[in-house]
Amino acid sequence: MIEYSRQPHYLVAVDCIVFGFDGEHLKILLVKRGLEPEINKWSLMGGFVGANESPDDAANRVLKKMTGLEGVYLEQMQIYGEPHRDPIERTLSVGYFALIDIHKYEAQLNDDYEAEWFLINDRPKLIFDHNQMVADARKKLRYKAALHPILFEMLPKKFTIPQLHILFEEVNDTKIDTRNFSRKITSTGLLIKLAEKDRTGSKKGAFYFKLDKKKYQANSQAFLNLVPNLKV
Amino acid sequence: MIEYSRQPHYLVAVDCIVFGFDGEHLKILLVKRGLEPEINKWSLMGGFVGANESPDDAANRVLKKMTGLEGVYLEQMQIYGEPHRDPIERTLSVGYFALIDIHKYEAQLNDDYEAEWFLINDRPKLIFDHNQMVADARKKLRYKAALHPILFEMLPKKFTIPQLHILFEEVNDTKIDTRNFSRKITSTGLLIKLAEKDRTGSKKGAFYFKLDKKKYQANSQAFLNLVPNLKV
DNA sequence: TTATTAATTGTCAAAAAGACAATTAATAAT
DNA sequence: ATTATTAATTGTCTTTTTGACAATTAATAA
Repeated sequence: MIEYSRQPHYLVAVDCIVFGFDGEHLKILLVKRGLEPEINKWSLMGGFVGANESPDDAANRVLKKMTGLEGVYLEQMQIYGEPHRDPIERTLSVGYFALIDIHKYEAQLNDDYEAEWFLINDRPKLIFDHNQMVADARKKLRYKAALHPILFEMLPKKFTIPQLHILFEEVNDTKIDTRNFSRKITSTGLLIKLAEKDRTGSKKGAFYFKLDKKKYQANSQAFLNLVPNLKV
Repeated sequence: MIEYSRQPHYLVAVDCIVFGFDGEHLKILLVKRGLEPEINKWSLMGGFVGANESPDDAANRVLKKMTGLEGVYLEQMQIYGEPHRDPIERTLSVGYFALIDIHKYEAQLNDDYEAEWFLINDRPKLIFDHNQMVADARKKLRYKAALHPILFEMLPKKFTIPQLHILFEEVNDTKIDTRNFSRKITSTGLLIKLAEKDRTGSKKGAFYFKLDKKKYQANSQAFLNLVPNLKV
């Protein structure tokens, strides 16, 4: 009979793929690893799961510690558990992806950790299987964002339709017709038009919108169809 | 600086929610637990992740051992890692859901493990957080099946539209109009009509269909809309 | 006043979805 | 042989959604 005591024990970690949007491009936040092996190489934000916390707790703790942000959108992706993924000792890692407002981060930048934003398409090679994690996270982000209104998590409280439009194009790596996009996004009823305009981008200026939070929370599980000709 | 050696180590397990369909109802396969604590109580099929296998490997091994089946549809769900979910020792468990053809199973039933099929809506209380796992698996099955053609995995190679119809109604716990369902399911192009009829269910008999495997594999990632008025 | 630039809005046809019930193919009963 | 019965199969119509298309508007700069 199998007993607990005979079984091998492993380290368990979390790794977070942190997505942000600078108004033009999708970015991810990377850090220089602070411990051996592979010290000073670029890696995802991560850490070990402590004795009195769940993996979700650990991911939130790591994000708080390295970005100063609390309550960010965080979603469990999958577990990475190939026996030799960490060369020192067997470590299983729970992958998470996080969506944050890049501007909130900048205000609280923490220099203790050498963290840096990279364009998603122009990032350094990462340690271990972190490159695979990023690829998986991108795929999952695309999947989720096509069906659920989660990309707002990467925008400021006030945002414009053109901003949202570019974000959708970035995430899906495709062109989306402005007229159809505008129609769809407004028909969700999730947006509230403000009187103010953003005048930084053009002469005419673009109206700001904000999320209808009640509807957002009520509809966060609803299926949308915001990306045309969707294939995953 | 954090070092590996200082970090706590944990047991890592897998637990599988095995779904089947008897032609009328959705069922799950449970086993009587063979080790303390909670020995002889009903639980999910599970086991510890061995030193030379990934969690995916472990889940496949457990399924093979307890059902005799290989290559079953298996999908990672999430990790369950509350610190005290296992009262003996900290154990994190990776939850999987599996879809199997209940008839294939019966042919290879393994009595070494006291395994039994239960109606999904009339099952015994399970140990630890396994009840939560079943609830999560059901939700995820519903989500996935609404968008991707995975329920075929629970049917024999030859099946009828009425069978498929009942299965969709069971999974989604809702009535679905036969005419609209038939139109949608045939319009996917995934079904090939056979000359033979299933005469066990009615006087008229229902034509058998089989999956177009090439299209199935090519379209397994495609989005469908097989459930009306979808809300998740 | 006109040119320029980006934001905003509109139309139409095709496709998909949803609501609805009649017809058909077989067997069982008379 | 005819009729009754039962479940499988198929059809129509309307509404909604989608996708493909470009003209108009609001502001500033020339």
